Amino acid sequence: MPKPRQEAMASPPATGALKPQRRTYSIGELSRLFEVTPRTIRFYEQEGLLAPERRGQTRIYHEKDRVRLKLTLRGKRLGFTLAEIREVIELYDAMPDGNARQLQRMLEILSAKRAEMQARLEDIRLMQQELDEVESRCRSVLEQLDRHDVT
Amino acid sequence: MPKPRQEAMASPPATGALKPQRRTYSIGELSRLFEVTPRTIRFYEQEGLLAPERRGQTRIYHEKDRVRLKLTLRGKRLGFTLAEIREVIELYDAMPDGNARQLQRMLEILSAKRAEMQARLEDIRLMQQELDEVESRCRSVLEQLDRHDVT
DNA sequence: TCTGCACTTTACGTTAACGTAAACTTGGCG
DNA sequence: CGCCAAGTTTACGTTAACGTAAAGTGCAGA
Repeated sequence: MPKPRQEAMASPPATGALKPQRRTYSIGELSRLFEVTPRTIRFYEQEGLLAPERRGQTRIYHEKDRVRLKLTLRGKRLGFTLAEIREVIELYDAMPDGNARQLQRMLEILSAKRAEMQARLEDIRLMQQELDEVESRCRSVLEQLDRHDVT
Repeated sequence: MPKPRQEAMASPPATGALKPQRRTYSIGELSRLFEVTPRTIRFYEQEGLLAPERRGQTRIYHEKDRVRLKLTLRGKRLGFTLAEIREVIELYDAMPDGNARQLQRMLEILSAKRAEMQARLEDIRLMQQELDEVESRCRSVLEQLDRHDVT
């Protein structure tokens, strides 16, 4: 299904600075970086997952947006819906101005998400077991074939 | 999103036998067991994921079908499409009559799936890290609020 | 100035994975 | 027998997550 494991390393042009380079991206750059279409990126904005700056009519994406997009795609790979992902992302930066009630609610949601992650981990473990079993059955059948061929 | 972590333990009526009880299920039983609708089960059949026996017009599900359904739902939780799941399931029992070529192909697919699982594991790990960070930020904010309130 | 390219908005189309409704059998049981 | 609950088929509806096409904007270079 999705191949692009990490951003495709668009070679940083030898700017020897530290991390926060205050870089910006066009929609095209970002789309190439993550191997998604511009349309997808605009759709995510429409769904409240991104909120790029505007210079006139065109969108300007900062590091924050890049991180959000990364989180979004990761979430998708784990089978979350965009709505669910937005929920987490909204937590992510609606933090500083949160009152105690909001924050408590956040902790609950976080706990739920954590449980989900644990469940998914278990799913993966079981799935890997199945793969192991199928492979070993597969290999044993192959072995039988070999013996019969050679003997 | 999905809650039902395991089949809802439809109390086995004290039949003290071993595992292969040769039990069968109606579509209703199966649907309650996994908390999906009958419609979903029929749809999975239509998509080639299940192939229940027929007694007249009505479907009879055996252990094999139950296992397949379980695998299917697990796959779904991991974000696989039904088509992808069918691919694995077809491997699963098209084994005995496989020629060497087929079996080699299987091993390739298995390897690919295994890689996918690894990738997903990494995604989960990263996602858990994010959750940790958000939670710790969250807690520190809460602490600040407390101090300010009390002081 | 014209051209081309990257970006924009608007809007309709598409696919997967079911939901929902209608109309029809079928096996028990009071 | 009559009826109900659980099963069936057929078919149209719905939602999420984009794809795709049309038509316009803005600007750098020949």
